[in-house]
Amino acid sequence: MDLFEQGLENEWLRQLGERGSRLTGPRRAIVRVLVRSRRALEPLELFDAVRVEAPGVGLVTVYRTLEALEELGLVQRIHESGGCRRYLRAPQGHQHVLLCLRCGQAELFDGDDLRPLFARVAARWGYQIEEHWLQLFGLCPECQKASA
Amino acid sequence: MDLFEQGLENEWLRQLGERGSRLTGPRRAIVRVLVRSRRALEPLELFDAVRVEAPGVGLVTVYRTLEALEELGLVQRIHESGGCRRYLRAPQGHQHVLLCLRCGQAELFDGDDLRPLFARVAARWGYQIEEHWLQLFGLCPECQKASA
DNA sequence: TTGGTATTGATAATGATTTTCATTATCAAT
DNA sequence: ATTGATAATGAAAATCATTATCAATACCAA
Repeated sequence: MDLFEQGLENEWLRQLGERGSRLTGPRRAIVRVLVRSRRALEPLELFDAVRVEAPGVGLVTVYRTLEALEELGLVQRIHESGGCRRYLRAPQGHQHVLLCLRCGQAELFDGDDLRPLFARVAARWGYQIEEHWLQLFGLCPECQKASA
Repeated sequence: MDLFEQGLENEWLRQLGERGSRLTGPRRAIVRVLVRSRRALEPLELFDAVRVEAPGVGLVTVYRTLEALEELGLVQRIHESGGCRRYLRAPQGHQHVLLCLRCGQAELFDGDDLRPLFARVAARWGYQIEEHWLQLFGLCPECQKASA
């Protein structure tokens, strides 16, 4: 049992509870899978994974729970050129995503301090900048080996 | 008539032709609207705009033409938290997108040279980096005024 | 233990995108 | 200019992911 993931699981459940949500069986199972996954998962993949341990859970509940977790900022949607339907455990603080194009494995990294760049861009166009995304795509070590 | 946009329109049609596509009325109309739009457009918005000038064009043709233009790299999909269905005239060379959260107005800017950052990330995780996205979101000057 | 109510899963509905297919339009070769 | 092979079109139907509906159930404060 991974202590970090165990702690994260409890923390997510705590935040859900604090928000006024009930800690039901389906929610516990969904959180459990999400916290432990190092891949970004589509709702249907998540559904399948959850049903291994909790066979009764419905797809709709998966969608609803993802929505709640996204509102809490515990999970984030991953954007890819082929579609944007995968979700990943959200980064702590302001981190960025590095995604394997082949297997969907995700890593998080701290960006440089990009604020000077933002300030220049904001000044240049008169925009008030609210948000930014930086995402890198590539091949993870395993997929590099596999394709060599 | 804007000479730059006129030139861009001809260039897109040329590239479509070179690729083996026929230069049909519907395609000309769709290209014309896309080249002139400074906003990122959803397929349905594009459809509506095209039908002002070319009433007979079907929505399916809009989808098909967007697909062809995306393959040619002339148009790019814009990613937003609320969904990822808008398309924008693609940047020249390697530029990044600055998008107004309210009205969808888009600007393109040259990024700093981010390669040192990529090199560090690649080394740290053993990834082979293929692609990157940097996107900024904010309020354009007009929308700032409107909300003040 | 109980009761009020949030949550659930099955089903149906929705909405965007794709596929199908008969008709039409383009354009290279006359 | 005409022709003809075939790419492209638009209408309609199909598909797919996501969302809404609703009666039954499970949670949890009292």
